Amino acid sequence: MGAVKTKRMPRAVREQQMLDAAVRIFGRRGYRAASMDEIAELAGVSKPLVYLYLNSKDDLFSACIRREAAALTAAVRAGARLGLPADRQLWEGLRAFFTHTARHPDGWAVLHLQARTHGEPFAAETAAMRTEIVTFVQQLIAEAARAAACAGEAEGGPGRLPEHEAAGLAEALVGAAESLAAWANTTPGVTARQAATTLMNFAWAGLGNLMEGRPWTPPAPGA
Amino acid sequence: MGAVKTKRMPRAVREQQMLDAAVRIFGRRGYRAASMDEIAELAGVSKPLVYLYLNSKDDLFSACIRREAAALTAAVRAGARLGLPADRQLWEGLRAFFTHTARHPDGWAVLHLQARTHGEPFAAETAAMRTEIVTFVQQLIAEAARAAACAGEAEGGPGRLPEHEAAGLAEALVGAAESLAAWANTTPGVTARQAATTLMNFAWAGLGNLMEGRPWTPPAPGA
Amino acid sequence: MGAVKTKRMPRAVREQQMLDAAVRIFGRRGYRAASMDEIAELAGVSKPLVYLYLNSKDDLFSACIRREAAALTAAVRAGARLGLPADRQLWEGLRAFFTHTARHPDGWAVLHLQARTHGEPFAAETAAMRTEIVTFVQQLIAEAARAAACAGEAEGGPGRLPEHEAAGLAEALVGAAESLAAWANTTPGVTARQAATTLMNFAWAGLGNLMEGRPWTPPAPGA
Amino acid sequence: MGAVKTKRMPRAVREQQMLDAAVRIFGRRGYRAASMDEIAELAGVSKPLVYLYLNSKDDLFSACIRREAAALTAAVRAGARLGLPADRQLWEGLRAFFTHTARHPDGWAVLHLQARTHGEPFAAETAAMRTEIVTFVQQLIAEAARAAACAGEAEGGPGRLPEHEAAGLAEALVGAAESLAAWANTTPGVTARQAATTLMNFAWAGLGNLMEGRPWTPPAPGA
DNA sequence: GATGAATGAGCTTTCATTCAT
DNA sequence: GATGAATGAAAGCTCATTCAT
Repeated sequence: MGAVKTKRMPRAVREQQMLDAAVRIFGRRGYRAASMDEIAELAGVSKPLVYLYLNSKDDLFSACIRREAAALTAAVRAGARLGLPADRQLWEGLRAFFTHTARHPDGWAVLHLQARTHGEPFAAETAAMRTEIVTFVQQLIAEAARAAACAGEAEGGPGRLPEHEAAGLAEALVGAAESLAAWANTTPGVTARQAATTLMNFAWAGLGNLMEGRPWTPPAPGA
Repeated sequence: MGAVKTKRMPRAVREQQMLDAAVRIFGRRGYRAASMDEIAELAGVSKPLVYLYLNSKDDLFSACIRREAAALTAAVRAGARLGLPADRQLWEGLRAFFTHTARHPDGWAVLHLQARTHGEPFAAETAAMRTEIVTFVQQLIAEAARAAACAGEAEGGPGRLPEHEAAGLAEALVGAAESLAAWANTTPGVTARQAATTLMNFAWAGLGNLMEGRPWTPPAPGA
Repeated sequence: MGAVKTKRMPRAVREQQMLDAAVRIFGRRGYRAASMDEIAELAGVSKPLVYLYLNSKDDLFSACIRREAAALTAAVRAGARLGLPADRQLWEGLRAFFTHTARHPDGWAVLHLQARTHGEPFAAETAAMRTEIVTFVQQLIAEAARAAACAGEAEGGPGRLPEHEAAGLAEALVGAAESLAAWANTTPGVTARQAATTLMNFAWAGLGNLMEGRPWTPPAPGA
Repeated sequence: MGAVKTKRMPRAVREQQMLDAAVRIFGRRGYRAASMDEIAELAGVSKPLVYLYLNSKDDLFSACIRREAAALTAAVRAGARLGLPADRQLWEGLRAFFTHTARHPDGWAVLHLQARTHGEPFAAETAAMRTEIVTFVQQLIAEAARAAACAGEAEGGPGRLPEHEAAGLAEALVGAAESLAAWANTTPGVTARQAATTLMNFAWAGLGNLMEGRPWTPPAPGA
């Protein structure tokens, strides 16, 4: 089941193999229930080598968190390219998010489930990443509000969206995304694109609008 | 810190004390890091008694999950009384949810964090409760859609909301609620009522409507 | 080889059994080479019980040192009864010392060899005991010097013995005793009494006097 | 802190660097607590090279013991030149001993503390060296006794010193010297010369004589 | 000659769990 | 009903030692 047992690899390669194995085990069992023995075996190396390269179980877990957090944020940022209009950025970011979490379920489990349930140094590391994303979303929301305000100025439109309010909305949107990621990954036949559409409908149009027959429509695939 | 050491209590009471202690320890440390020693000490009883009453660590954890899940669903159902209009039911249910999670943070941690990170029998138990709530929310959404459909029939309004769509929306709404619960519990000055308002705005009106200056307004407190 | 496996003993008894075993193993192997497995087996208990009662390897080693140091100092003090003349006190103290170390070779090894080679907290504990004994000997020497000074006053005898000088002499005497203890325990046919006589001759009369035919004579056995 | 990393040195030099490092680490940590990693690092070479040159940890430790024992006995023998009268030989030998141990504390620690606390093959190696020194001292004592016997023959002086007695006295003297070495190395302001004087007073004149005002006086420095 | 890569074996420590009273 | 006494099993970590280059 483990990696093919190839002898004598350069350190950098072995380290990645170890991290791959660790993410898988940590993601499925949790920090405490994961055993270094199992991780080493899955990585196809002996336990002392894991310690030689990664120092300790704590450090190994930390390294997993950092690697997966970096990969996820990179994926989202690559999706939500600057310069697009706010709703389009949000849409692309969500698609990237659902795609990435679907492809790396163990990494996502490490970040979303395991790191938060373990003690402080680790919870803080994921929290930092999450805060980064929430802030990003909050800015998108604020930007969209500003745009709407300009457009509606002539006809006495809305004022600015207070910052505190935007923070709560961003929290809600990110939480909904996290929840839909799990839903999409466990419900057969739900793609990343569909999950993103559902969430955009929910967030951009709102339930009320949906029911009145004005759902939000995703942009054409190749646009 | 532990319960006062009182001798000779009826079994039911002792069991509740043990569950109280267990929920607290499990909620804060996680399943694996929680030790039966610590739980027994906090409950003010000897370890063999814990085993006599609750069989094993697994059974004890299960009992915690069941008790806390029952308490949470009871609180939500009591809030969202049948007979109210759908949006009102949702509003009351959310308020009850935020209030309950704020008052029982350890129980909520057991359900939302710890049970899911531990292996299958336990994740399934919380998942069942969560599904129950998601289904309830889905029904509310569908009902509201039906109502909107009737009202709008004259003017060529929307058709029915497809079930699959409603499921995703419910998932998103519950996820947003879970996220806001953590946010409200860690952000000073955010009450259950405010969290519920934020979410209702997000869900019912949608970001788009918000930006056009038509936020959703909660009903008057005593209504 | 280990203690007879008797089940269910009161804690105090078990603790002594564990200390007995630990002194033996630590004395023969040294701190690092001694394994908790071996100690537990020799004590006739399981390893977790050793940890339950004695906490850690360090604490166990400490407990050994304290117990053996107390036993040795008690034995010496019981021998060198106050009120006797200084040379007599020294003689009795030495006899007690050689007797005790011969009867408890492992305990003596823990104090004299093992505790000193291990890190600071432990070396300090034995050092304290040794200092106590050196100081005691130093006082005896000083007292004897005072007595000699009084007796020799008429004929222009010696002045007082400077304290610094007395300290070095006491160090030398104690070192000689430690060395002779090992010698007596490994040389067949050398008793504690003979070791004490040799040292008294060395110390009290000096090599020069010995060679001039005036050896120091031990008091009659029953005196 | 380690040796400067110079490439391509002749084998003999590299070996001495390794032994230097090993003596330092073994002397301070003890055999078991010393790690081959630390020794190799301090010696400025890679671990496999240590094994190539010195075979195993046991062999390395043995080599340390042999080198340090040889150095110490050489120093003592160089001090106590043959041809001098016995008391003068003893005095010079002691001075050399105290000087050498003060200059090579780690080497002395290996011989006096660490080798004896580790298992049999090593204890025997130091014991051999020690026996050599004890025998040498014993011969000095016997020689002095013979001289005294000749001088005192006219006046009905002492008979010969029995061999068994001389062995005990030599043991005592060496033990006293070992003890004073530690004392001199830890007590500020005590030189090798002073330690030797104290011991000569103790051994040659005896406490009794000292107290009667006839201390032994060291020969003039340059004599 | 010299080293980066790798491991088998063993250590201390902890924990869920069970008797015997 | 309640507990002090006791343990099997496993986990994290380290170390002396060896290949393959």
